[in-house]
Amino acid sequence: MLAYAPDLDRVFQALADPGRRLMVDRLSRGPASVSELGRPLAMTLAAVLQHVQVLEACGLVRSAKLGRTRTCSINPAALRSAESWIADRRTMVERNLDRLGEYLAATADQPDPTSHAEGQQ
Amino acid sequence: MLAYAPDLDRVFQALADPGRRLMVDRLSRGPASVSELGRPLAMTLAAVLQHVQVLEACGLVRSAKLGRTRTCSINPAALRSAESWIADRRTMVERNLDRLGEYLAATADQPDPTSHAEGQQ
DNA sequence: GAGATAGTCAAGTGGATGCTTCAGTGTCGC
DNA sequence: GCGACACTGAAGCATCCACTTGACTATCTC
Repeated sequence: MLAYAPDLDRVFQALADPGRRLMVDRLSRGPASVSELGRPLAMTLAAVLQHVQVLEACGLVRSAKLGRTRTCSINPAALRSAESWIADRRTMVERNLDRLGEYLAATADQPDPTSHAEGQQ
Repeated sequence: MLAYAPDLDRVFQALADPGRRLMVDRLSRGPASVSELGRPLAMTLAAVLQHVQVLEACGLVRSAKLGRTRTCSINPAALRSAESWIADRRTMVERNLDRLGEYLAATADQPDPTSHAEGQQ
């Protein structure tokens, strides 16, 4: 029954930060080093690293160290899982709205006043 | 240039909480009252209300009070904006991976050793 | 109208988050 | 070898978050 998904917590939490979204955005164009990711961010390298660790902990990003630079790249699978969680719900919502529309259209001519007060303000 | 989107912060932040995701999931099947949303959640009504307020503040949920009950319903537009932020990046990632694949395939027979050390651990 | 129901407001609390500084460590380039 | 570079770890700190309790307000229901 739709088991509790601990990873989604962390993925959405990770995406909630604008700096981390910027990193994801950058990485979606290709791999980058930690300092490269932090360049547009006006914060310490240490802070950047912490963000990278958050992204890595939730599976959004993978990284490997080569020499003295750590190269990060994105993991599309984690993006996909978050995306489809949302997509599934949105699809359901829209399907229900469509059915509601059909129902309203079908009962529009009938004199049954079972209308809920929808759409305030 | 992809302006800073303050709402996405709050939408992802809202979705980061498993209880709130459960509420969104419930609402994706149709409207519900505050106490109905909180029923499976083992927390105070006051706490449930706070979650609802978070969901409302980011635009994921709308609500209207009728009599003494507040009926909440979901707003698909907010879901859509979060979904497409992710989808855009994921699409970009996958396109780039495809291009990389093509590049590797095209240069596979050439004796140029420009291979990066990918895939650690 | 009295008691139950459904929600609301405000204040407080413990734990997580997002930084910082500082003191390293390992690598690169000359 | 030595200085610069890229990163790492630990500690500290301000703020935010997810609750709780307790007091209160409407609205039903009988």
